[in-house]
Amino acid sequence: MARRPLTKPRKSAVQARSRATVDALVEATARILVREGFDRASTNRIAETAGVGIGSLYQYFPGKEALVAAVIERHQREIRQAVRDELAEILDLPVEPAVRKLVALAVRAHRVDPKLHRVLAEQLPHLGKRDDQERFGGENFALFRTYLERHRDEIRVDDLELASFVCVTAIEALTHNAVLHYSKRLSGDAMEALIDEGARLVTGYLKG
Amino acid sequence: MARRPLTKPRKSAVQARSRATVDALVEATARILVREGFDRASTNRIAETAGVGIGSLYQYFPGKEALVAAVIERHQREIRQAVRDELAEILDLPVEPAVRKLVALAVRAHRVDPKLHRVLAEQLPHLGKRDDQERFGGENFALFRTYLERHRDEIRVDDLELASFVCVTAIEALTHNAVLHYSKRLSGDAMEALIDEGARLVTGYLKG
DNA sequence: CAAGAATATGAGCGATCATTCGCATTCTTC
DNA sequence: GAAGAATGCGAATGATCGCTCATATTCTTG
Repeated sequence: MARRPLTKPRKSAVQARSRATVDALVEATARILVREGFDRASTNRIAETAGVGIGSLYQYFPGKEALVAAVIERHQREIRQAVRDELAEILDLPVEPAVRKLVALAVRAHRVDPKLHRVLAEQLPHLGKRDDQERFGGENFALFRTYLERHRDEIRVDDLELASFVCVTAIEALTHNAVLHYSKRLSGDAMEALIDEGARLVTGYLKG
Repeated sequence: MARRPLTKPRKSAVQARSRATVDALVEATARILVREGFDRASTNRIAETAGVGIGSLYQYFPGKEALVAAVIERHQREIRQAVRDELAEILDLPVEPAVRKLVALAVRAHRVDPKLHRVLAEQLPHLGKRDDQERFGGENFALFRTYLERHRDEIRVDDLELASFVCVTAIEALTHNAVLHYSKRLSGDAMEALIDEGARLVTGYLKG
């Protein structure tokens, strides 16, 4: 007889109604992550916050991890959108304006839902194997290395691998800390100054 | 009659036997943190790993948070020990050797039980309010600022607050990432080179 | 060695967790 | 408007959590 009539589709939404349910679940996950932290984000609570039955949650997500992954994906999509096009043109600029634009871009990226970004960066690496350094940072690393290769004659470093590591790490940490930890200690125009300083730090390093 | 004969001392160890119990609990907590991560570190599991009854755990620690705090304290004590005395003499050195020593010192600090350090840095900030930036980083920040003030005439930055933020953030991130994430990608002598690069990055920034 | 203090123990309680499943409701399609 | 598919639901289950407490063992002190 091989009955397979019901149970465990665990698949994706097709009707508008269910798409709304999925959205509500992802949104609720993000809100709870920001307001209560990762460990308080239980599947029961997420469903309740979303105004959705716990059973519905498990129709579309196999578990908490999948919810969080969806939140991450949505966040990264928003960042890519906020940054799109700019990256391409940076590749052809000379070092000084390129670095400055890059730092400004990093700040902008960190300002897309900073609270969520902070939670994702700080509380999640232990969960998904993909942390800031390996996934997101990895992309930036490769990109920056490409830039350095193309502009090799304008800079005074010989180990491009090492230089990429130094620059990407510095820019990432600087913007991350500035936006997520010191946005009060650093006043509004101080943030502008910080972009200058970060650019000067990296430019000076590259140009010897 | 005001009976107070038994129950809830929750106090500290006096006999050698109980001191050993406390040590075993802290050590077990550290091991579990490193090998299984924060959320798998339940009080029951800690007690079991330590070879100690769960009741004994609660005689000396009010909960999981206290255990973790003890681990942090022990770790920081070890770091301070590995770094002691060097900091004092750095204060009187001129910029270039001072920065280089500082970077080397940061690397050494991160090499004290790097796996534990990584767990503490990445998985804990959401728990205790005291994260790397506010507590540990805060100390370094103040210290570095003091150095900059004392050597003001040797450097070309006007906002010492901002400069301290930039330098401490960069050094911390560089050493943290190098030791904890890229220790394989960066070979042994590359680590030496990294210290040079980090020093050059910061020195160049400070001397304009 | 006796008695009381210090220490150790673990079964067990209540809370919360992730997850399932049978059934109710709504949508689509003809 | 009827049938079947898609969607929504939440009580219930079993695992695990933090933590207490009555009791057992070991140490110190006279």
